[in-house]
Amino acid sequence: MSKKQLILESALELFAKQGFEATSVQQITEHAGISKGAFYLSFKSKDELIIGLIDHFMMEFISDIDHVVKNHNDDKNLLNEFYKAAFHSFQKHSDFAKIFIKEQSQTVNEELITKMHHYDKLIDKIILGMLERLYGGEVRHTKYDLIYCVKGFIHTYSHLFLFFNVPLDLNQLSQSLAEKTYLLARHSETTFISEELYQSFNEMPDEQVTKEQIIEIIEQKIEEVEESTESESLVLLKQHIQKPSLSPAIVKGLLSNLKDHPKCKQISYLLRNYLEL
Amino acid sequence: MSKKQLILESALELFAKQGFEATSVQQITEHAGISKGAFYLSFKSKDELIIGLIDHFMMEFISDIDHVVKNHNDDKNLLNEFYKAAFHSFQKHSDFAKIFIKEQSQTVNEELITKMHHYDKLIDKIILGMLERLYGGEVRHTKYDLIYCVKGFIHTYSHLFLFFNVPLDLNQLSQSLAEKTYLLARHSETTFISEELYQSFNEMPDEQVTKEQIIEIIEQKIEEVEESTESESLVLLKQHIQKPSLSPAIVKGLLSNLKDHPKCKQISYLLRNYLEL
DNA sequence: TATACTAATGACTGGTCGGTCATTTGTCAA
DNA sequence: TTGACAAATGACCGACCAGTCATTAGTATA
Repeated sequence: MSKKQLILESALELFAKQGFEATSVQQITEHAGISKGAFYLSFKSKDELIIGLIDHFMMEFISDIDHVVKNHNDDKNLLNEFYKAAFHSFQKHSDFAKIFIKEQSQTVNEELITKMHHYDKLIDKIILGMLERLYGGEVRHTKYDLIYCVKGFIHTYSHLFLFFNVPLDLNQLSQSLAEKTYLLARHSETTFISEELYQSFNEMPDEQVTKEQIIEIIEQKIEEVEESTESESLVLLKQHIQKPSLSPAIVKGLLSNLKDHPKCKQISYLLRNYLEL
Repeated sequence: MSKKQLILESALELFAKQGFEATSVQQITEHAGISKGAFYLSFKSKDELIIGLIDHFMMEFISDIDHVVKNHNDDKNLLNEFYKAAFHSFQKHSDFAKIFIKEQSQTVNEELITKMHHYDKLIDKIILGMLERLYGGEVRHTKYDLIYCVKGFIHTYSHLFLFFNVPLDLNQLSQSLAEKTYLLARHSETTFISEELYQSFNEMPDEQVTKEQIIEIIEQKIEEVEESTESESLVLLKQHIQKPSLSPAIVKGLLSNLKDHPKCKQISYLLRNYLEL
């Protein structure tokens, strides 16, 4: 086994047990039976290691479930096979799955957050494709909620076999979740995550928006909006962004004028992030 | 604001942002504008701080949702109100909610794991009570699965408003989750988590509150509360706990004096469990 | 004002951290 | 056997960690 592989496996095990922050490079190298210096021949830093781990296993997980969805022709069993693939992948790489669950909202490292968000979007896309294929227009208004339900199911039930040492029948589990997903897809009628809302989660946090972009969008919205309150608020906020002059309380108030207007919700979100409110 | 409170609030904010491990005592004291030594006048250690935080907020969260379930009489809206209470509590204490989600499977500290497990069981018990009340024998075989679904819903949807800066209509969200829960309760037929399996997860030794702890909290509340009814009820209950003398009806009456007072909800919940009412 | 007390400080300790690098060890072909 | 080169080591670095404690500042009483 290559030295790099040896380090990866030791790190995997220790990160799963203790978490990333709480595991030192020293511990990893001792566990792998090599010197500390040797670690830095294979990896530039401890951060590069965790990013490598996550890249490797996330791509494996994602291609696992994507393969099932893309290649399974029997629609009647697709949901079942999907859950089976997901749980088997989690079980096969249970150490990684533990890290994934522990670190997914934990880490300080900016690159890792972006990465996680990126992979999360990929998973969403696969689930969405599956739901559209199975239920088509029937889930037109509920599909984004269904994505969240499916992910919620996987998350809670994963806990059972990852963190308790109980042997589970994953086939039975998948069967049971497939039924639940089917029920929700067929009968659920209320929408919470609209197309628009879903987009607003998944556009933004990736790259930082520039001042110029913000102002451009504001100007666009000023043209669109007819109500005077919203319009005036937008003008004032535009001036404030070009040359900060308003007190935080006023800015907050102006933003709250916008937050419920259908055409201004998005810019309100953007501004709140941009102004770090 | 007391020094202890100041430290708690600074720590809450920093833990939410960076996680427990990644936040140093130095940072907390700098943020609170006090010296490092002063920290150790209020807390024996950094561990004691996080345990205190978790105890405080988990009890508040649990008594919040318990209060809704116990006191809401309109069964038709109970699920909705339950989700509303849970999400409002998360939103009100969003810094804590972030810590809770980040650290719930993260921590190395043994005491914290036991504590989390204990609180998780309390939440299960409340959800279970609600499901049994609403659906009775109908969910006899699926109730434990339903608990996990409810927790899964809360977990995934919490992410939306905790980690993205998007304003959400929590009423609409609760409504939508209530519908989903209803659908699953009414139509789901496959069982995965059997009574037996559920028990095997929860075998771990339970954490019992001692008489001394209860009395200590009551004494603390007596100081805080101004209203005479609540205050007198607390004094009587304290005497009863030290030396049982009151009839069950009287005890029940005294407890119901407390159950709606914001500062006494928690002790009311504790006493109800302790006295097994 | 003098005294007695508590509250608060921050320099300090003993460690551990991630990361570096001069040195040693191992492995070749010549 | 030698010399050239790569692989591997672990002592070492500066930074930071949780936690301590001698000292000082602040306050209330006599």
